[in-house]
Amino acid sequence: MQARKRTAAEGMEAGEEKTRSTKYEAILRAAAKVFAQSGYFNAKVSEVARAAGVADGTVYLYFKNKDDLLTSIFSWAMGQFLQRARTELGETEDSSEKLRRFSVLHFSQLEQERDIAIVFQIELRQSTKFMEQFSTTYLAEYLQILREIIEEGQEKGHFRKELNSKVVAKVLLGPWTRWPRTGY
Amino acid sequence: MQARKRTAAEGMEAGEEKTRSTKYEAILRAAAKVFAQSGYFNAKVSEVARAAGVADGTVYLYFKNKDDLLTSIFSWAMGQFLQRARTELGETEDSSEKLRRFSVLHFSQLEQERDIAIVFQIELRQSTKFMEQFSTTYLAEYLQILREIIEEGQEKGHFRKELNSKVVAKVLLGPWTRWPRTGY
Amino acid sequence: MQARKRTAAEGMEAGEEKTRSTKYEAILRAAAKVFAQSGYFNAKVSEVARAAGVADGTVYLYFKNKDDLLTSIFSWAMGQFLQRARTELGETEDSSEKLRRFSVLHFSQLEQERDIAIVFQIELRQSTKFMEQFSTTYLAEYLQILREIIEEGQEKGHFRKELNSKVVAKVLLGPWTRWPRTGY
Amino acid sequence: MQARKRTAAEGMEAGEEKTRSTKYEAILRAAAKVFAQSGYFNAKVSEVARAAGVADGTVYLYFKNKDDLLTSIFSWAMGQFLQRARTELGETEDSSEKLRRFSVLHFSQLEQERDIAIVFQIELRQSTKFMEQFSTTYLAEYLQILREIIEEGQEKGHFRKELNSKVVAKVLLGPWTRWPRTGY
DNA sequence: TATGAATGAGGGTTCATTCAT
DNA sequence: TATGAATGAACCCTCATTCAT
Repeated sequence: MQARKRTAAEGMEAGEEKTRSTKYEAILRAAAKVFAQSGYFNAKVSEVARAAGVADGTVYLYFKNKDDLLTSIFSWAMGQFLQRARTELGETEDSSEKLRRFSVLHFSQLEQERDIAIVFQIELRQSTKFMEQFSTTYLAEYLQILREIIEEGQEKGHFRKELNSKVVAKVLLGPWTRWPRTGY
Repeated sequence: MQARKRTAAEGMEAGEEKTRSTKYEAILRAAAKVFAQSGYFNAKVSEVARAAGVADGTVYLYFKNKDDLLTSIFSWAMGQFLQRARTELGETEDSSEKLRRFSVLHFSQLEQERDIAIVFQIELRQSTKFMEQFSTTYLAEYLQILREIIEEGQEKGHFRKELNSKVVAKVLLGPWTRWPRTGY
Repeated sequence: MQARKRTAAEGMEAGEEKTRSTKYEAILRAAAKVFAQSGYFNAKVSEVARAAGVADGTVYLYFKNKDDLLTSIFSWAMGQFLQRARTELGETEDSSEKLRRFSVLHFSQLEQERDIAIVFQIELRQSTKFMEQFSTTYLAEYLQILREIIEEGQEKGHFRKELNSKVVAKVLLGPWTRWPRTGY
Repeated sequence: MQARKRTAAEGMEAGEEKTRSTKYEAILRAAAKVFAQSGYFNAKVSEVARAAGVADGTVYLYFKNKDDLLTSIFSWAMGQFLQRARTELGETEDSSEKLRRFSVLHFSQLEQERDIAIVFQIELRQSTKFMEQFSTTYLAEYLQILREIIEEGQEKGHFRKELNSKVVAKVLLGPWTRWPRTGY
């Protein structure tokens, strides 16, 4: 789904995969901004392009289509979150601290990326298609990390046995947890 | 904006006033169904018409435009709910019973009208415009009824003083409570 | 073209062909009024019906379609004019008086029937189709009457020989004389 | 509202600036042709596009809507006429010559641009809206030029004092002079 | 890579016309 | 004759996507 043609990736050097392609990111952020403002369906690709400071056609060099733009926002945001989470969690052995850091990171991300948070909350539920695709990949990993923290903490006796990772997830993910099918 | 004429109700037999759909209602339900399935923006008016078993143009005899179709779903559902609520609440003097009935009615409505419930949850937050219009009319009345029940019960000593009607509303309305401005 | 279904003409008695069918005339006048106001293309048949105080469907009992409505306005107006002209001209032998009466009748008709006059001037030239049909029938007769008056007057020595019926026609019919093809 | 970009004029060769149509002009001429043939209301935008050899959507890159297409025909034609008139009038000092040139230009324009002339005559009076907009801008300037020529000629003693610029205007503009408000 | 003019499929909406009553 | 609800063909316009430069 990612679909960002890398035809020009020849210049890409090792170790800079994440930081490169500022235009990719610029378009993504512009899309988030515009989608947050007008809603996905009302938003025009040309608006996104203008907000990103590129030509309309350029959007299609980095994204397959409008849909991909939306999908990529989620993937990108979740990817960033998960990467940071893994990094931060590796810095401590204490389960409580891990849970705390995970939570803080979760909310600070949402705060820092207002547009993305809005798009998450509003647009994600639009389409079951999106949700299903999303929940089987990034969301699954999100939950997995959480589960690991909690189970580890329970084994070490830091958390009560009754603590349920699903409940914790609900507290964190909040309202947009109620997508169809996954149902927890 | 509402239904205009009822002359076509000629075939209406005694005892089926409730189940027999007027054309207005038929189109409304069809719209809810189609919107629930495809989402408002992906849905085509012609699909709604087909689902309602009428010609495309007929939709516009009963609704101003596609937007009005969505708005009317909410108004109609809330109107029905509020009417039934007032009726049922009038049948008892007991505050606890009132609260119970109100809650049961709330959830049974959502259950019986799956499509509308889905559209409510998914599409309503789309547009701030919708939400604002909606929250100042029907939602306001919904909250008002709830507040009256609770205050009455508190005066009679049936409910604890700390019981907060806003919290009760949140329990009932759940996730889609986060409309702009009202904010609680 | 006339096309006014006479299915209900059984009740029509001899001698009242012209005065009967007040509804036909009512619709015709309403059409002239609405067309004059909004222009033929912007006018809606339902507007005409409302202005005439009848139901939409009723219009189609008297006229084949919207086009026929426009055509009939001209036919009817010209028919009335020509009939009156013949009547009035028969009342005198004097050519000058005939010409005077013809002219007075011409302008007083236009004055009395403002709406029709406007429709004449504005809508008639719309369509070559209209014009051709019109100019070969009613207009031809109009010109014929005028020519007869003038030639008769010239024979009697009341008008100068150089007097040209075409010029006279132009003075009377004015600007809307320049339709394609007839060219005089 | 006018043409936006000219980057597509790449194929433009020297010496054909006048005859080579920009896309804006091509669409305008196509519109005039189609409108002249079918009348504004019967004409379809897709016909105009086809006649201009562009896609339907392209029309909307150069014109706001179908209405704008009609308006622009007038503005463009009058703009061209006025520009040429000013140029030609600047080449002579003789008032009679000026008046002659103005008249010749007037009629030769109408002759060369048959379609536009027809649209002028037929469609312009359709809408009071059009006429008012038109008569307060381009037409006003047209009359102004004429007035200046005549007054100048009268001062120099080349024209009789009784010569009335309004009468001259009527002779040139002919039947379509009867717009609302200006009234002469 | 980048551009943005051009494309054209698609859909909301209107309204002349029909037809069952 | 009269009604007016219902029909559905037709058309304007938008905008995601392409492609020549």
